[in-house]
Amino acid sequence: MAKELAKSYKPSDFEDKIYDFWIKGNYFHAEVDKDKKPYTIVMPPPNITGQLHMGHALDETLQDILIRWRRMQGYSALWLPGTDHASIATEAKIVEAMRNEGVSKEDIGRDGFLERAWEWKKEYGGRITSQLKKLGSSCDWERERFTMDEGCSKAVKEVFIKLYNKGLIYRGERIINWCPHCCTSISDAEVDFTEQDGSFWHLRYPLTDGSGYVELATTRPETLLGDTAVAVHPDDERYKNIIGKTVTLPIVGREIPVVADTYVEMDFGTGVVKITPAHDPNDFEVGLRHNLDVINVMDDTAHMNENAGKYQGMDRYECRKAIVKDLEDGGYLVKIEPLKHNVGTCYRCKTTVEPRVSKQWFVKMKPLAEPAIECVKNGKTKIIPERFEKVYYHWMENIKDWCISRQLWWGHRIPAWYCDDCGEIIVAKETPSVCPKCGKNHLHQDEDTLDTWFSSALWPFSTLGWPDKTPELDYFYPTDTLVTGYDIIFFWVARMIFSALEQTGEPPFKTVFMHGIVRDENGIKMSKSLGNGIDPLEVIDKYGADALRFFLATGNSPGNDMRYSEKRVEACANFANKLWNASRYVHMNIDDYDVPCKLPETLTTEDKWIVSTLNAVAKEVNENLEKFELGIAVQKVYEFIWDCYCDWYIELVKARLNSDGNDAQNARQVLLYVLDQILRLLHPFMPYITEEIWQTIPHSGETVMLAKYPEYSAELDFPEAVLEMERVMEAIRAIRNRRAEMNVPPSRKAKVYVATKFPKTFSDGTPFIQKLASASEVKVADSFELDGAVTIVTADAKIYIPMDELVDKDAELARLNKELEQVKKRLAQSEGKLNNQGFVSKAPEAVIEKVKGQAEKEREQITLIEAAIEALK
RNA sequence: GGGAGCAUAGCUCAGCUGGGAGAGCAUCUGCCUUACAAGCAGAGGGUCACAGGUUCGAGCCCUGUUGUUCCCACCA
Repeated sequence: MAKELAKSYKPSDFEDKIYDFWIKGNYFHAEVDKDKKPYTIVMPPPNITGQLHMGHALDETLQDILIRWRRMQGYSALWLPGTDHASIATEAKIVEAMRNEGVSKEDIGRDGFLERAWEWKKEYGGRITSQLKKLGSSCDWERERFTMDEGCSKAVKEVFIKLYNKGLIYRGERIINWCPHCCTSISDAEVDFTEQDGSFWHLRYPLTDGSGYVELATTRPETLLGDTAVAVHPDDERYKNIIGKTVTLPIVGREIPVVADTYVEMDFGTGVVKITPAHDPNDFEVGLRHNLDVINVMDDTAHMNENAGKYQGMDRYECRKAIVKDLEDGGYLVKIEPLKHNVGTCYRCKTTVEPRVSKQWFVKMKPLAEPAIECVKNGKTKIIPERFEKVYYHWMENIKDWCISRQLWWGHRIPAWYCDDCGEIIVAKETPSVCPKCGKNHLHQDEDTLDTWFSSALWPFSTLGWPDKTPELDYFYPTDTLVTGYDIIFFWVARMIFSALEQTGEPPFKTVFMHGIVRDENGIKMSKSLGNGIDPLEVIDKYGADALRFFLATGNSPGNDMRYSEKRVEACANFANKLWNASRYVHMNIDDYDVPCKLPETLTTEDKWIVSTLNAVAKEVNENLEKFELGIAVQKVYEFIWDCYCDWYIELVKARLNSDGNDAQNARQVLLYVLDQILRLLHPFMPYITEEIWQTIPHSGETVMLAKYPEYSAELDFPEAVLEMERVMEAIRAIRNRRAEMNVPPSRKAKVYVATKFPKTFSDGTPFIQKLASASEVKVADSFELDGAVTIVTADAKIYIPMDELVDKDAELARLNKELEQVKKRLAQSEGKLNNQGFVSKAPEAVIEKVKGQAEKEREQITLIEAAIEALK
């Protein structure tokens, strides 16, 4: 490790080196340690196909801040990383790559395809994790997992079988969402609805008895081929007489009934609905109620099938055109209205979903949802910010059964076998050799795999060894905090909660800490198709990981979206640079001396002030972090470092450092001590720079990562010193302010007379006033009689600066009058409160006292300013 | 149709349980003061969307309105 600091802050010079140092030290590794309290975060596993984007960067940063903070607090802090096989997304990518080579899935078969998929995983699975490392993520890589590794697969089988045996997983023919592009079923949560311009075709279906026509409207005329009824509302007077009659389906010629069902809305369209149970979820329900036939008219790729007669082989949209034409020719088309409506699309490929009746596996949700709702209601799992609890409840309370089978190859194959002889279904961990029912051995396994979220749902406990009773599971589970975006509450968070409760009897985590998404500079969601994504790796190259992390942690509150802003990242890098330079200054002053990193026996007022302020900041930062107010915490650290340490303390001690003896040595010690504390305080947010600097200053321990996080200590509270220092600082600010207003350059020194009731405070502060307020000389007394001096009034002092030759008397008079006005206004406010009976009788004592104090000071100031005005005249 | 978020300085956003409006950037002024010009010292700039209400006191709590973003549902 470096012993000294480079002249300028260049994060790229040391970030990778520091990461290697941490890895070599094995500092990220967490062990079961009964002497320590556990703190656990499991990482939301990125897709193996994924590339690091800003969303990951935010998610990772927040987790790393929490885990580093807890680790420094002495917890056995485990951050468990891993990746997700992402069945549908990965399979789609591989299929696409194969298509470019002219190879199809069927060409190479299931085994060949899986072989290829695993190769893909080997090649790209590591890419995302190596990118995560660039951010400084301190995860326990030894425990890295993959949703399809042996342990996770074991957990998946275990859960499937348990749920099946309990009757909570079943196989059945239901209407499901089908993606004709991915050629698989998808769950309700995987359907995105997008508003599209469509048409509303008004059609006439003739009554079979020849007594007329029924007019109805549809957005999907091609489904006519699968119609098995026409429905009207039972109370609709217009159609009461036709209920029970039949109509003849145009083109097809099928005779279908007119049924009455309250699902129909009388006010919409013509009040008549064609019913296609095989291709619409609502129609499917109507079909069940009226015992209607289900006629599927499309195949896997949404082309018309053998039930479509002459339209067989056409794509669904071609067929639509053809049917509309035929309807028009046959006189069945009444009119076409334009209509905006929502169309379900596949969340992966955006293809319009085709609702379809099909045999699939489902998880029965009602019994699982109830404890999951209870778990959040009774606070066993807390969601931050709280408002997302409502979203969660709403979804859980209205949940439908979860379609978990996918017609894909990449994923966990469903552990079910079918007997070709007797039809028995066998659900088992291992491949059965014979049918337990008929004893024959003609068995074949279900071809389908499970929804990728089925395995992610088990992530918090499958990664810790479940279903085995491992020491890790015992110690680290339930996990503490789940950090994730609000966009996957349904996909993931909700499913982890009910899965964990069902399988482990405990909630998977105590707190869900939700963040928003990172938008581009214009507030638009970053997306591949828009090409407006910002690559975190490029930002890191330019500004450093610390700056990016700091940006992501600052100025945003839980659950809210944020905008990327290069300017702000730059500002964060400037902050790092500031710390870098302050550290260089400390080095300049300690390198030739033996300076221990601890507080000296005696402390001056300014020492006490900085130590006490640091103490208060440490207290607040810990409190904010406890409450997941990371943005507020980081702001406080920033202000302390820049405003208190750099802008004030370093300046305050400069003179002492040049003196000889104990005083200088003490100053060095405090300077170093506070820097050390600063580095610890900041470390979770900016891990690299803090480590790089820490390694160059005197310290004990191997790494700042494992140094104790600063915390409040009553012994380090010096309220009187803080008060005294603040008085002097206020005077310095007031003098600077006035000089700046009068455009007096710092090089022009002036005498300063301080009339005050606190002579000792200001006598002690004389060197500071000299240095920081450009005073040539400072005199302190009860009062002064001076003519023609500029007068500055602070709460605790009246300050005169004789600079007649520089001052425009009229301007000074005007300024004093303006100030007088302002103070009078404030006094009026204070007195208003104090004269208000309601305030005096109802406000808390402390508040009243505070206002009384303010009024008192304001009155004094008015007297002083008035005297100054008199003197000028 | 149901629900949620947001509306605060020119811009982007903080503002914790109600007790004298903040930051960064931008603008303006003056400074190379021996860590830092990626800096230092200052300044200007806000009816906290609007209208009511609760309260001694409201950016914060309640009701409504407007604008805006999002989520859920899915009327064929």
